[in-house]
Amino acid sequence: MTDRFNADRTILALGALAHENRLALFRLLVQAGADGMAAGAIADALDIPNSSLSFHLAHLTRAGLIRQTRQSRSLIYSADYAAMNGLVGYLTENCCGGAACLPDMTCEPVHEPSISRQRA
Amino acid sequence: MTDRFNADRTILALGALAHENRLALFRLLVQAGADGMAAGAIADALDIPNSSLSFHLAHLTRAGLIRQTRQSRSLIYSADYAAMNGLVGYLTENCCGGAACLPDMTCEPVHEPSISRQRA
DNA sequence: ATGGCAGTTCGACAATACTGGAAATATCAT
DNA sequence: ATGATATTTCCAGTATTGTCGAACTGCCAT
Repeated sequence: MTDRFNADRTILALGALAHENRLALFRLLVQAGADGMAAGAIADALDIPNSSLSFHLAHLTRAGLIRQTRQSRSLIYSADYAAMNGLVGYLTENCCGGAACLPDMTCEPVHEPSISRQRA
Repeated sequence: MTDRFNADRTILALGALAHENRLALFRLLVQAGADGMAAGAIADALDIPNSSLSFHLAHLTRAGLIRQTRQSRSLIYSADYAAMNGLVGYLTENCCGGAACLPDMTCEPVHEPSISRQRA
């Protein structure tokens, strides 16, 4: 789910972000960094009913933009920076004029994770 | 319509691109460059019924991603590179880790327009 | 003015997405 | 085992989006 973006994957990711709640949610997770946030904390922060939030979390997960890990009773969600890189990469490569719009600099977490879970 | 992107504008643009036909359409216009393409030519290229295409063109126009100009009987559509820059800019600034994901290089048309219509 | 070409708007229908309460599932503490 | 907590899944209703033929509008040539 971290490889090169094709058109279908891109459409999935764009659709996932193209919603008020989900864009806010994704931005929140990006800010939260590699530690991520528990579903409950997200629901509090965004003031969205539990079941609706779950729906949006599933949508973003399906698109590969966020990842889920369990930590005791809580489910922790965190942004997948590699996926975001892939999306931005696709857009700049295929939807800009062909001129180099961006070099291969990558999206990075804001701060180091406390529990190291960086992909190899 | 060419200024800085806020969340609402971003959602509009993401939603506009998050569809098979519209993403293909936008990519086509990006390839076509500043000269753009007539609606009929687009319909031929993508093999979409006229009225459906019109719907998608309107959608992309509403989102400010493409522009329309009349040339006698034909309506010419062309990609708005500045808008694409704005979108990618918003994503990298708000949805990446905060680390500089891309410097201020911009999306540019592939080749010079034959009829010069470059914004100041 | 008439006719024809380019494209849009209308309208009706099908499909998909979103919302939120209620019931179910998983985990932990006692 | 029992109960509390965290979150998901189910369900039903509502809203939005997409599709395409048919009718319409704008522009040009004669």
